[in-house]
Amino acid sequence: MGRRPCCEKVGLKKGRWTTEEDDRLKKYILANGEGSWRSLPKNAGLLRCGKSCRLRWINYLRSDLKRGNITPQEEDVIIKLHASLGNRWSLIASHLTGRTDNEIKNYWNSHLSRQIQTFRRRNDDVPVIVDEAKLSLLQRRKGGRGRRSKAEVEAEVGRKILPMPDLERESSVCGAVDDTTEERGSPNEETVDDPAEGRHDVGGGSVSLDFNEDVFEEDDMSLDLSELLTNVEVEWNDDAAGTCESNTATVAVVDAGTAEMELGGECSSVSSSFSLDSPWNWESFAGGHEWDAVEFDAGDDFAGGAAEPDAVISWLLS
DNA sequence: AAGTTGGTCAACCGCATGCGA
DNA sequence: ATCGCATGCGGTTGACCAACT
Repeated sequence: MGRRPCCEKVGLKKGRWTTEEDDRLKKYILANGEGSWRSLPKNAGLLRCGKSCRLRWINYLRSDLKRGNITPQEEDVIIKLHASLGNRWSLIASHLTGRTDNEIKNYWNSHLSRQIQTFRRRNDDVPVIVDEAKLSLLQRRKGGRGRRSKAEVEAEVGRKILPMPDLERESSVCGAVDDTTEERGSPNEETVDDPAEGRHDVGGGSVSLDFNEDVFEEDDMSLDLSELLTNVEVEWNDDAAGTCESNTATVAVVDAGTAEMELGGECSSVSSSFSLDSPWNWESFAGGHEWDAVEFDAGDDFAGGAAEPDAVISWLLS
């Protein structure tokens, strides 16, 4: 004996909804409220399965739905939450007002997953940096039963997981910039001109690094190294940039130890690269910044696995 | 102009989960 | 503790459309 179907399928309509059906469903729900999906089609005079009615209402007819394209801000939230939660679309959707899980799932599958896959292929060996609390959260099984090993989580993420470094240390700059694409000198030999600004001159030209403050100040318990690097902005002096109209660029990770800087906009003739002495040495990236202490106390809320996902998400987005 | 291909998105399906009896 | 029902969730499918050949 098989499972009883959710509704009697014989004679039921499938496929696209007509405007007449939409009207019927909308009127009925506005008059009687949501719920009782099984009996709804009969009461509303619809030849549809209750599940189909529910889906149509939730994904299309609800008045609080937001229409139009996903904004860059929303995309940012989706990427961030997906990195932490995986394919838990409804949970992600609950943090985007007016968006449905189906919409976000579709957007992910058609727009974002390919971009990220491509990016990851270039950075297969770039680990994710995760602190104890976050790892503990990731190890929780769906439904809260038992825990997964770190290796299982790594397999799911497709990346190695590295422990979070001590962020409270003051860092020193290392890194070399070379405008001939050839690395020049040892990164560790560089000196910090102004640690508070994260700037320093490097041999071969007066190129200065301006690290993205927002990235470094983020109270995030999971900082993806590649994300961090792609957000680094590089600034250089006009005389060094030559014909460039813009003097900022985005840095893309080439491999674990090297980031390649390509000049965008009108810049076509100059290409630069810089190396970081040790891929997972946070001092390499801190660029003279004094790290703010992470305010989140991992042990209190999350390490024990007691926190609700909602609390984690709010915190991640704050 | 007709056929093909690829992307997008609405909708379906099966399984999981929660809850009351 | 178990069962059955209702609902929720995520993976998958297929219709539609635009771009391309």
